[in-house]
Amino acid sequence: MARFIDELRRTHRCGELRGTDVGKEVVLFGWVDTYRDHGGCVFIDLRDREGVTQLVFDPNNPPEGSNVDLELVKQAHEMANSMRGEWVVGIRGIVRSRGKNVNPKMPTGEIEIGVIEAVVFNKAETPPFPVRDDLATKEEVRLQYRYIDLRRPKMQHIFKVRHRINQVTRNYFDQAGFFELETPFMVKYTPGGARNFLVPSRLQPGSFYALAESPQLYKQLFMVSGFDRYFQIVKCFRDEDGRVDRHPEFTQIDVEMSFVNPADVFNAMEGLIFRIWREVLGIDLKEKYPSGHFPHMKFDESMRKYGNDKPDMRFDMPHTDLTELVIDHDGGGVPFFQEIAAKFAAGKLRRDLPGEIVKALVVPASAEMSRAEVDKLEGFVKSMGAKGLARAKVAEDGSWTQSPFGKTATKEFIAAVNAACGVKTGDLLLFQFGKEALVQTVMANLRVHLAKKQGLIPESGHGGKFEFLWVVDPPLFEWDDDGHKWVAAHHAFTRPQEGSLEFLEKDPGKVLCYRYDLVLNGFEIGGGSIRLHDPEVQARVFKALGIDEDDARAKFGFLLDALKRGAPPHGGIALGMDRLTMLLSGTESLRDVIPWPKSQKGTDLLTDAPTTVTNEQLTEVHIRVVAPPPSDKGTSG
RNA sequence: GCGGCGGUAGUUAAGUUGGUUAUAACGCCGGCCUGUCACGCCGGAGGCCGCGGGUUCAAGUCCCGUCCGCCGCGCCA
Repeated sequence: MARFIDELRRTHRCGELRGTDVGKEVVLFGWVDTYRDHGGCVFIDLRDREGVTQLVFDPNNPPEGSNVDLELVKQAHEMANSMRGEWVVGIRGIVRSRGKNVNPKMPTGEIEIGVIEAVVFNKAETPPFPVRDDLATKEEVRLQYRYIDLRRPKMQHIFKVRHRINQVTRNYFDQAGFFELETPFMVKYTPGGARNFLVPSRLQPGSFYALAESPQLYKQLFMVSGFDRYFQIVKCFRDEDGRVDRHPEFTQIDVEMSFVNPADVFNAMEGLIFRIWREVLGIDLKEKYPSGHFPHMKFDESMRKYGNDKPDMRFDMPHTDLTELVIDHDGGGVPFFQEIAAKFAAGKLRRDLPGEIVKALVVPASAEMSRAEVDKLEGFVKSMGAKGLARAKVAEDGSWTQSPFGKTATKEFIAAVNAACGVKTGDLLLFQFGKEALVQTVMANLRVHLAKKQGLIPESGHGGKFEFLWVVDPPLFEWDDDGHKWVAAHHAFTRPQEGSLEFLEKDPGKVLCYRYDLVLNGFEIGGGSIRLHDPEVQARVFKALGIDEDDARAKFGFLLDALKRGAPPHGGIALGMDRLTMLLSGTESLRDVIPWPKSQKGTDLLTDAPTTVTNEQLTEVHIRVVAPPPSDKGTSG
């Protein structure tokens, strides 16, 4: 029977005790945060997940009480002399007031513990970096010792928030009549969409499972099974390159509902978001959204004004699409634009098809950008594949100066552009033109970049602003330039809108669908759709995609069968749990809200995964490695 | 796959046109210290300059290659 833990039970967490607890005998366990040795007496700040409490080891001024053994107090002081950062210790002592020495910076600053006896549960090597919030240490090192990094109060707070989101979510859906149901991770490989992680089968030589990139098909099958309302907080796996808001294994709050229209899905999710913000952040979104609903924007408008389908609405700064103007003015005297106009005139490009576009963005005179700063911007856009960054400064008479276009552009064209962009004297126009996808990407990123430079939004974090937006009515199909065919923009089971069914055969690009994305501060935090449950329309969609019946059967046969055996109309959505946590907690990267994250190249810096395996292990799963294994990697087995 | 930035003590950084023994702060170790709270004071130890090649009398510094991390493009909801 150990004295501590068995006999002396923990009475409080560090960070709980207040002035009202003075006089109590307490037992605390925790980690040595800092120690201050004054020779005769030693101060130690003891830390656990709830906070920090100051311990005093002082044999010359021992705590008063019936259970005080001076010999133990002396021993404890000896032990305290040797204690170092991150040692794991326990103490018994008396809560006493700090009198005049109150520390107003600490929640427990009114009190301290006069230590009667102590135990060292475990010594600790000097940590590679201090356990403090104001940390400058590289993320690489933090991830190597993530278990230490996670001790920092900031990190403990993030994962407490994440825990709260999970609990609120479960309560909310339970009360709303949803069942929490599970789906397999090891699933059939289905082509299209994200690249899958593969799991070799031992029992079926040469065959592979895929790790589920989402529970999409299974949750639809749940609807066919009659569960009516499903949710799951579930891991998803996608073998794609990293970004600040992407991770190879991530968590979704996955939802599917039967007999619903988009508004039903919106209501369900808005209810959840409102609850999370209220119960986790203490923010009532009703003040900002009195109707209880988030605003909508059509996909088309979002692309035109902001260049992507996830606009950050904390600021405006819209793009102006000048394609029509350029065509109407035959290029307006600008050689680059004349080229584009000529392509339209010759019928090489069509206005109703994706092709080449011209866009402009206004930097207000108040931003006072120097030539050098604009050159830096040019480097920024070039890193995204842009050829350059054409610009024009608007002079008092409306003419363009400091511009490659200024000399040749016609007066009429300049006036028209100025009017379209709504410029004022001193404003700077920035142009992009060419392939639509590239122009959109560059302009969308440029808009956000400029907003950060101008201080309209912070470099990272929400800055106290939460701007939600539903982006709705996107096209069902996307033109695949490489494959020269139409492909499903989302997946092949999204329901086309009734009004666009007529275009399915004659003009697939015009078919809109019941697809929706939830956007928060420029991040897509969720997306979903109403599904296609009508086999007849389904057949037409496959046809438009160039998928014949045999093809469809081979890939999705099980789902097509299910849809013919009593499938209710259904739809759903998935929220990015990690992104939601990231935005809500104001952290800068997805890795900050994942306890054990992987690096951008998918490695685990803590465990060194993935590693090579032994030949025996490979043989067992019928795999032969062709690529030479990296020489400096360890071998498991 | 591509572009950008970075890698120097445990940590964060400095390091000049290539030139003596590679600096500083914090941390660490030892000593002193009874009211500190990022305690203070005195002393000390600590380096594969990411790795490999090359140029040179001489490389942390220049050149080539390579690995790792981050940001972005492509890819990806």
